[in-house]
Amino acid sequence: MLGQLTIGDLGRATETKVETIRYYERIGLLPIPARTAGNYRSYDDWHLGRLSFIRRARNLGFSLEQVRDLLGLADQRDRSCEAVDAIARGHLADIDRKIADLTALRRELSSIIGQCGCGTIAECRIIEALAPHP
Amino acid sequence: MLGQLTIGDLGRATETKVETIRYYERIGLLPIPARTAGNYRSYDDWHLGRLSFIRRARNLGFSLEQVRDLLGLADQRDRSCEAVDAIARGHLADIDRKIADLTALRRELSSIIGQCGCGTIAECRIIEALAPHP
DNA sequence: CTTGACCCTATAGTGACTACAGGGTGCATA
DNA sequence: TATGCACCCTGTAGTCACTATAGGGTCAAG
Repeated sequence: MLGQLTIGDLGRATETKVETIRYYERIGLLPIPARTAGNYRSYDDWHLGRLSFIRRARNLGFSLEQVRDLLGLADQRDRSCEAVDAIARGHLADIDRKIADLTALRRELSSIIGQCGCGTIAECRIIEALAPHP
Repeated sequence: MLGQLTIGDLGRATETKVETIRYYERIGLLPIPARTAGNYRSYDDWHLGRLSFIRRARNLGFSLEQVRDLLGLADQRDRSCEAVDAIARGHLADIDRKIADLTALRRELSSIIGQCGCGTIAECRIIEALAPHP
């Protein structure tokens, strides 16, 4: 399977919308492919690999900027992977912070909802919790 | 404290940037205030209450659209608060989904990071996990 | 009378896409 | 050969919830 791929093929192979692929090209994340006589983008397996990498990293929640850095590092095969490790650990710390924030939020919202006796709005505990009542 | 407030006063009182207040006005979330002779916005305690409500709801993670709905409901004092409850419970479900997603992500990323022996990029497990290797 | 803190409008930028509008290409079928 | 249809192209604007900037006006203190 070393054939040429259209943008639609690439999209199906990586579960990426065609517009997203063109967007990645526009921001310089995915290299510019060759064109057919009819001006269609023509991709090969190397492009497929690149896009797969990008999508896997995105699915793990890395930002496009982090993906850009990871791609740059992935190409320097004999460098130490410290920098890669640092990006990944930084991202893990971000995720931990988000989970902690959401968990605190969940606790608060859940306690507010628990107090709602479901009468009229005038006596609604949820509205009361949001309205200023000092 | 029934005085008139400038937009800066309002911002300080609610920890909201001045630009954000103007943005809320522009999208019709915060009612248009009176103006002074010098064309400054002039707010009163009612505006302060509205903005406090908005900020509390935002801090609990409600979207601006949800806040808009909650504000509309808050004004109908003798309606049943079922709709309020539904919005809040829907949001709680969103939060639960996000926490679950992030937790799964965290587990996966953490296991990838755990495998990194920190040698060169060529043998880096993190890059390997991202690169296509079938 | 000047300084500086505040205010005004209008517009554009962020991230990561997504959705048109208005066309061109390529291939199978009638 | 025509025609239909799925696909491709570019360019632009929209999403969410702000944030930032440019280029000005207002107001009170010193």
